Amino acid sequence: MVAVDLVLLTIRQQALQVLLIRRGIPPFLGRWALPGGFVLPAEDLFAAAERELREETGLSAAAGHLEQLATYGDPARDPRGRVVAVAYLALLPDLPVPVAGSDAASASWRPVPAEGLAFDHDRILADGIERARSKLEYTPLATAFCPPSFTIAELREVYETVWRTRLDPRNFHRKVTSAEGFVEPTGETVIRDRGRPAQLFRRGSATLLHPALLRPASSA
Amino acid sequence: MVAVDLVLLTIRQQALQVLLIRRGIPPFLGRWALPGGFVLPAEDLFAAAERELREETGLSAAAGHLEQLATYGDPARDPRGRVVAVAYLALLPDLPVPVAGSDAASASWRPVPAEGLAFDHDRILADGIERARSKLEYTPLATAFCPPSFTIAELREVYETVWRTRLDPRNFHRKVTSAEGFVEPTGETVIRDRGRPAQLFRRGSATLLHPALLRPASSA
DNA sequence: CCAAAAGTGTTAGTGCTACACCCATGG
DNA sequence: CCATGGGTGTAGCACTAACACTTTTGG
Repeated sequence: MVAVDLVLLTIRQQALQVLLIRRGIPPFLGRWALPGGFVLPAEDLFAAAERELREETGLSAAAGHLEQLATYGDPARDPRGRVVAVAYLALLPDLPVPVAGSDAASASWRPVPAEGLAFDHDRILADGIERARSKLEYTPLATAFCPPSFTIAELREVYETVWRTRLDPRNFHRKVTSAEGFVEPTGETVIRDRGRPAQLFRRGSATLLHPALLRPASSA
Repeated sequence: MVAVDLVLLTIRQQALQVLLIRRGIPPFLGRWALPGGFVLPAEDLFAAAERELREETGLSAAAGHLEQLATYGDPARDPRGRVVAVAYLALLPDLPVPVAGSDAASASWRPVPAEGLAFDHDRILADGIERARSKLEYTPLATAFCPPSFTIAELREVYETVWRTRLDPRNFHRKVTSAEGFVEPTGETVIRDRGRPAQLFRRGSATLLHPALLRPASSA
């Protein structure tokens, strides 16, 4: 039996959050778990992950980012029998989307780290967070957490939230705007709070960041 | 059905080579394929990869490096039916080990790139090579291709072979010996060819390279 | 005017590339 | 002695961190 489990990450209320489902049936009755389900007989793995994503959030993969994370196959990971789980990682913007899928009555966004999850989901979640943290360094995927247009300060908040660090706003602005293909100006400006209006940007076309944005050494 | 496929890489005759098996049964009769096999009912995925590695090469994973690569689940990837393949990547030293496992009569090391493989193994091999290339940048895994003790020039040949580049011997020496925990001097020296004797080194204890050894931009 | 946020300029330091140069061996 | 490969020093360049400073808004 092959299943797909999803680590859906977003940023809500200045915190990194993961979509979890409270289990209504044994095993692990009442515990939080990652959303997931079995792969259909003639279904591709990525397609299964997209389907689960749509069922849980109503979002398509194009709105954010979806990639394979790793595969977990400890024979004892599911007490009901042998289930190999292919985990996918998604980075999503904080959309005001009602989490209202078929079986999502008890789904909700929970701040990470979240411990005590069902099955081996603590491990899968930890792997997903670590993957997200390192991908922000050398890819422009931080924009997957943002709406279609965003300010540099909002992009910086993504980094600060995911990495749990403070970054210098001035140096960050320069690095982001000078990295080829990371962001493109839309030409518009907005005032988010008080202070000088900020330019709006959209995602650029690059898939790799050069130069990379390295995390401060303190977190290593 | 869940199978484990292996991308076993080594450096032989100044070239990056992969262990392939010539298929003796349909489908893809007579074509080269990656070694692999089905996961046993109560077997962990990593254990299955280790078992296959041992069967094909007689080597234990400790001699080199073994890690999960990715999982491939296109419903059409195997014409016999649905098989999800969890691919593992191994980096191994060039040991004079007879490739003499159970079904390895037709196994041999082949230079990469190797095209026209059975199933979706072209894609898996390409992914494995790309993973190996990028891992050399930020981890000390190049030492997995080396015997227990080696010279800096031998380590440099690993990088040059895998990256298909030339590196400046002087700068390479400095970077490797100054990166914390990459290599440790054994105190011994050897003369490999003519010229001044070289110091011997063994693997250090670091798992991440700092600073990283970046590939020249030409290959990107 | 003042506070706050956006954005620019400047300086000191780090790591990299390129290459001049010295060291230790075999022939 | 010379050729060959091992290893160190150093100058110029790219990028970075730290922070002074200017710009543009709201109150």
